[in-house]
Amino acid sequence: MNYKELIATALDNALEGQLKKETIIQTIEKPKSLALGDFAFPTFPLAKILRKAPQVIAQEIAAKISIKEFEEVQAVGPYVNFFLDKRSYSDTILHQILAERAAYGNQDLGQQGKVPIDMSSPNIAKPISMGHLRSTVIGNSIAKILAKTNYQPVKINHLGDWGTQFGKLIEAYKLWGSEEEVKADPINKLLEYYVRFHKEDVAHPELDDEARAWFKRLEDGDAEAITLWKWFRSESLKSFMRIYNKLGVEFDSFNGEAFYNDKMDEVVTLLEKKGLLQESRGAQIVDLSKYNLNPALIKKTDGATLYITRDLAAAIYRKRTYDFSQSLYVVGNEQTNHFKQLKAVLKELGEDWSDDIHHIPFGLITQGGKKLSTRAGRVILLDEVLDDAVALAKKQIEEKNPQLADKELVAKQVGVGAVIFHDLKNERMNNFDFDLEEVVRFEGETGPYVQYAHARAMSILRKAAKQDLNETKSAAYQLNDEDAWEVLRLLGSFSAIIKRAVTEYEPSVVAKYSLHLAKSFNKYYAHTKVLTSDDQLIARVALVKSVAVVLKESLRLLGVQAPVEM
RNA sequence: GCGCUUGUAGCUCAGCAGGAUAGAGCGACCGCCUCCUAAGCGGUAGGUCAUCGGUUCGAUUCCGAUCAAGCGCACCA
Repeated sequence: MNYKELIATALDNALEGQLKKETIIQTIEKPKSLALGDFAFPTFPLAKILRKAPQVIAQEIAAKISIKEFEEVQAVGPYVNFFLDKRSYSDTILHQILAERAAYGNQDLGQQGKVPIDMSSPNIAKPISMGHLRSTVIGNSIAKILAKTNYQPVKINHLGDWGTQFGKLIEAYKLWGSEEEVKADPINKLLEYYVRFHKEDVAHPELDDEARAWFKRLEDGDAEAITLWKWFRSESLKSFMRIYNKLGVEFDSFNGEAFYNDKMDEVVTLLEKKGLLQESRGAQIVDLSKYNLNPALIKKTDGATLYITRDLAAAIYRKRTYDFSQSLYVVGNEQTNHFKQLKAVLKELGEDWSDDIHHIPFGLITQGGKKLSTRAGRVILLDEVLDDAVALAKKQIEEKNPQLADKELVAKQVGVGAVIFHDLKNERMNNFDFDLEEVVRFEGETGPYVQYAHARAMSILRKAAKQDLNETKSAAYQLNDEDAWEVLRLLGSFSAIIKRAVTEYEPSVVAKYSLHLAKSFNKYYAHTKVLTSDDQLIARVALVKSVAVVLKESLRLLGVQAPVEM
């Protein structure tokens, strides 16, 4: 039901063509306070035209208007305020949610269009840090929201599994490593070798030559080099998978940098053919000065390719493979320029679909105000953060609900949920300084707060199930009290929230919504006893059930579990 | 120096396409468990919306300048 449209039609009639209907629709707004109704029409713009005081105009309009769906149309100062008929709105929305369940809020914005999402993308032989968490959970949530709006997301983990660092890694392993060590603790050991290499090559620059030689052998397909590389890659991947399992994130593709090795020549040839390649300071570049961008470095002085060459190959490959309607890159804000260059080069190549490529940037995580850096030892290991969070959740359960059945499982859901939610609740672009206590907080505006509201709703529903409260299609869900109204309004705005979240690629919109809904529901059941026998009992149960459905669905879209009890 | 992003309560942040007394959470102080799990609910205190201009009947919101912070600025990704 489009209420704005209804109001606009009524206003249009009342105003007898003084304003265009489109203008009227744009002018209609939502009042800040529920006491001022559900929709409002400010009369300021009419004051000039009609040469009357806005207050007078508001009163004249209000007197003329009556709409079935609204119980009251009232002039308050210069505004005409519209109050929805609570009983009928309540009845409509609750029936709709209970009929559609998890599909409530679904809409067809994408028409099945495929959307590859470049996300997470950790480097082999390096641990997954909090920085990767952002890309992973933001990408994961966007994928779910896209699916809800009828796109087909393709989650691609563009692994950092190639490059000169593998030469260093192989050399370091040959010098100081052992198979047993790596098997026992792959990431940490590999990282250790890598770090040691960087320490020792200061005094022994010949190590760099050895590393270069190893990487050359790797590129040339030397059997030993390839075997080691594959092994490092698979061991690293195994430990990454442990973390992805904890987070509940799955991927559709692990095609990383190495996958595009044999696909870069074509890009270079293409650029040459189009006459876009120039030599500059010994390197091959594409000039982008007409885009007001730095030149794109395609080949180094030594002929080796670079990041952007690989990304060009990947972009083209994805277009061919998926014929995408959009292609997303969930990558930190600091790489904005790179993606501008990427799109510009594709544009120069005449690939008009470059406009469908969107960089989804996000803010930086710092610690003590400083940028995280593996080399400076400022790393926050995601695995440890998750474990800490789960341990803390476990402790909370022991304190607050010691007789809970599935303590371990719920502790995982709550602990991990807190970490994910914390990352998604604010706008992507905000930077944040890492604070473990802040991340694993369970009170206030947090994931567990939303989970708790859901668990409480489920608890009420379990009790209700023991009574015989059959919901039927003919049942009247006509609630009209103030606390219920806040909840109902929020339930009704779910679709609009999903739409905004997907067009802005902004999971925080859903996260904020879930907090608002949880808050209004907490308030509701704190002040209204649901399970008392009166003529609105069934309607209240329907409200609780609807809240549970929408809260669970909101959390699902964020990649957060919703335990039924906690 | 140039470019991008950001500047709202002590702290962390909302405020959707400009509109009615600027909202939450945390922290502080004060209340509420014979009542569906107190991971909850209620109340008090706390803001010249960085600064200065401009557009408008009206600007926290749009535009410009200034100041401050973060990030980036060719052979890393």
